Amino acid sequence: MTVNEKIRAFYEALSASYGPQHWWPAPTPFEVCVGAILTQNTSWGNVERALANLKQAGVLSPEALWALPPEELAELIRPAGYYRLKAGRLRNFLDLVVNSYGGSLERLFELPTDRLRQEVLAVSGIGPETADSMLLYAASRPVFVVDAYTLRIAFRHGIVDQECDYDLLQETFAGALEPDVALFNEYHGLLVQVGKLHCRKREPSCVGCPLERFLEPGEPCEPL
DNA sequence: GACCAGGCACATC
DNA sequence: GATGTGCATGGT
Repeated sequence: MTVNEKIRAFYEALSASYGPQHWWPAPTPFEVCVGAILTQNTSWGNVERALANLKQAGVLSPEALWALPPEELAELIRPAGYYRLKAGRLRNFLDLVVNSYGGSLERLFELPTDRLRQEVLAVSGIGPETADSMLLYAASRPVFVVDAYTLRIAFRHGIVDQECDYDLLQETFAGALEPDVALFNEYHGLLVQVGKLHCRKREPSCVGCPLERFLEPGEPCEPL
């Protein structure tokens, strides 16, 4: 089985096992962007509390968030962890939206995909995964999002080596698939799902994993 | 109580 | 260029 065949087969197997993930069925693209920053190295449950606080305070818009004193912003997003750090990162992003695009995410999202990715990546605190999450889940661009789970799974199945960087991992998956927003959306959600259940750092368990039949015989799932 | 979660920037060698 | 470290809450 070639690498490309594996990547396509994984999707079929995961989709058959888990079904639609409805990932990030966000109320608004702006909320997706805020959530993308808040979820950095943080479980989604904590992010939801922070988002609920922002909604409750009525500040879930670029202008309102930007107008908020940084300490108050930090306090509202506290449940998401790294709250001082993330308040700064959010403000860096808001600075772009408010002061370069008139507070309009729609205007920012008028940029062609490559240009948009550069613009968002240039914000301090937004790395490749956060940027691509915004592009795929908020701006509906066919950009494949990869994460720590993707690397663990791909490495375990001999698709890439352990030191594979973000761009190569992304190219490997995207290159095997049709560039389709709905497909990329679903595939990333499925990888996180199987990762959570079977490819955590601790206690990886391949038993019952939909991808188990694709494993090369040998070493157990390696913590990465 | 240790370990982990849908990362990223920065310091240091 | 590679490796290490700070950031912080809440769940297992």
